[in-house]
Amino acid sequence: MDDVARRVGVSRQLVSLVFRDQAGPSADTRDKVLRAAEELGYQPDAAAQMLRRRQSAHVSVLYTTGSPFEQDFVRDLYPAAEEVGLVLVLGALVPTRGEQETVEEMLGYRAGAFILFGNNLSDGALRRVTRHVPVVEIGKASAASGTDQVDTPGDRGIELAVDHLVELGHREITFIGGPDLRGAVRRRSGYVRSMKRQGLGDKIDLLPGDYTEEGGWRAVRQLLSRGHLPTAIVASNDPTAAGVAVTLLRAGLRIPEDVSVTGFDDSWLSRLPYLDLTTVRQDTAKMARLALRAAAERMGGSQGPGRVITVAPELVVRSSTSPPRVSEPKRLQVRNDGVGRRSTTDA
Amino acid sequence: MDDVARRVGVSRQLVSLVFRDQAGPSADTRDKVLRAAEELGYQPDAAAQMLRRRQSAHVSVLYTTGSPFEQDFVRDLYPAAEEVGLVLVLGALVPTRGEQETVEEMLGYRAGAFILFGNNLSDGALRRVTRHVPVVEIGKASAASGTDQVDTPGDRGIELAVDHLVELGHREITFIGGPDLRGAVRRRSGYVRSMKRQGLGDKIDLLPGDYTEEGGWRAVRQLLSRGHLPTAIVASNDPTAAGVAVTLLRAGLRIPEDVSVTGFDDSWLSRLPYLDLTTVRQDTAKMARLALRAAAERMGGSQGPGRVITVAPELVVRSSTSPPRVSEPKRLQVRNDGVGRRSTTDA
DNA sequence: ATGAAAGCGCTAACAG
DNA sequence: CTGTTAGCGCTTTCAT
Repeated sequence: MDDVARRVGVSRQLVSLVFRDQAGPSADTRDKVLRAAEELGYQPDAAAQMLRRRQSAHVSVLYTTGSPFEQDFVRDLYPAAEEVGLVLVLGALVPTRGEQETVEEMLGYRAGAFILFGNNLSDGALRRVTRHVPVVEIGKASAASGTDQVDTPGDRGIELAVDHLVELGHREITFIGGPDLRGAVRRRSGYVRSMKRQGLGDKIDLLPGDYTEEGGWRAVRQLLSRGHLPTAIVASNDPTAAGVAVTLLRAGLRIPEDVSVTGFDDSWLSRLPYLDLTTVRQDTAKMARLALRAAAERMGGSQGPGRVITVAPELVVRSSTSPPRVSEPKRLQVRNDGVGRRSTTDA
Repeated sequence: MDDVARRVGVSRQLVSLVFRDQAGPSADTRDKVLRAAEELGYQPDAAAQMLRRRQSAHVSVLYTTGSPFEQDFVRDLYPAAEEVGLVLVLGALVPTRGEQETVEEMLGYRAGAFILFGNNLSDGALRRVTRHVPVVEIGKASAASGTDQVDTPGDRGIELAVDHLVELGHREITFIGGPDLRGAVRRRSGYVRSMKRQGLGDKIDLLPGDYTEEGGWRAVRQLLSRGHLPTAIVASNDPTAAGVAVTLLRAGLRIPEDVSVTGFDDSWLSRLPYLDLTTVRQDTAKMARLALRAAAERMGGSQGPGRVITVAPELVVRSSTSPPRVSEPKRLQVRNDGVGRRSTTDA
């Protein structure tokens, strides 16, 4: 930085001002400084900046790399962060590293706030964070107190999906849940409530899932082994729905003619043209903006108790749903293209 | 940190030593310090540490969030980093942010080395990095000079796939390429070479792809519109193969009975039980280790010209390949379950 | 094992 | 607009 200053023949402070887009330097000096920096390949040292300005403008985001929803969300987080003048620091939650370590490392970066995705952190690890820094949770209500939450009510979302299917004429609608965490519970209860409301309480059919493609596959295998399929399957997120859809296809069934399938999230996965899943949209762009606004407020010193900010879900109808066929599928002798050969993933 | 020192009744330096696992403090003091830190919720400030020890132990990783291969790779990078005592800083390349900005931001963190995935950066942005800091490129040879490279030769890998199919009895083998970057060119040339060597030079059939699921879908649509399908399709990576496979299924074809499909990478995607793709393995764990070792050496001051480190590909045979059927498929009147209705992704 | 002193690269607060 | 002074939280060196 001194080099740059010397090169232009101005003071260090001036250079600092230019890089922080602060008022002071004339447009002319600004230009000269920027050009000199470019030539010298100068780039301010983020560590030194953070150290000096006591208040960091950084937000740590802990996310799971494999989730299409979180991928979409992170993508939308960037423009939203820019709007409020914040910088994101990504912390990947990967199976090869304990969450505790990840949290510790991120804490070391002294971000002014954390954004976490619903229950991708255990309660213990979560508490570790909330103790130091304000937290905005996306998607699910953890038991943690004092965190802000940005959420799309899963029960409402699933109700939209079920209602849509019932309107199409479906009566046999199976639900594939998520792992037993708070967010999944709400989605499940939406299914149950909607089925009851539609007078289909006796048709309730719940299958366990785990929010992954493989969970969808597993559920369909179970369904196939019964020898009788529902006319529609409501999955609790997009990867599950994708697993369901493709496994059905492999069994020689058609979507939506033989079975309708719905997902949840409206992630890029559901938009793949050959899946084209009817799904429940979570508006990630809006949620990202709200999350960062909340983070910015907390960083600005706002105290108060944790708020819950809700963004309405929206049904996105694509081609994976249609009215059920009136007659039972002719051949329930389904194909067996190797589906089910493997009992679990390999290493 | 002073607080911790005071609490235990030792000097600041001692605390510092404890946190850096340096010799000096007795096991007893160590314990006391750690416990006090825990109670006070103390965590060393990474920025201050970096500032002081001139040499950073950080490695920036620029990766594309959507790629299953890069996801796997990043996962394996963590344990590998730990082995050599390095810390990773993730930089996500997302469509909502220019690569230039991303690079600049990462440069600001003053990592001692960068790990980049083949051609996920333009030449310009790449040069920007190499100017400041040693770079290890994964997967493809860019034109950049001075970078180390860890690569699985794509031509060799594709040859393995083609040879496997020919051995099974296939003669009509279509290849779906990648975007016109260096890595993709090698994979394509492997296909061409192998076909020629097998005496199938006149059967060469190249289709463009883009390394995405949607590219696979597009290619299959093109194939279907010809009214004649090959008996096998070699895709240049796993997402493409997944797009191919599911689009074929939707068209009422069976895998592998009607068409065999192979991918490339052996990413988690190819291992999904309902896809179970025959694919070419890139050993991400080994590559990650080599990449970090190279990074560590450069950070240690090793000069020399850029090295190319090669990891052999390996064919992984799963259930998406089998001998072709002797007769032509009976009905080439394929189903049309909406496949092809949509001409492109929506927003 | 400790304490004192210096300084990493930057920002902030002030008087010019 | 410039220069000076101070200091963020830590590590390092050196003498104790």
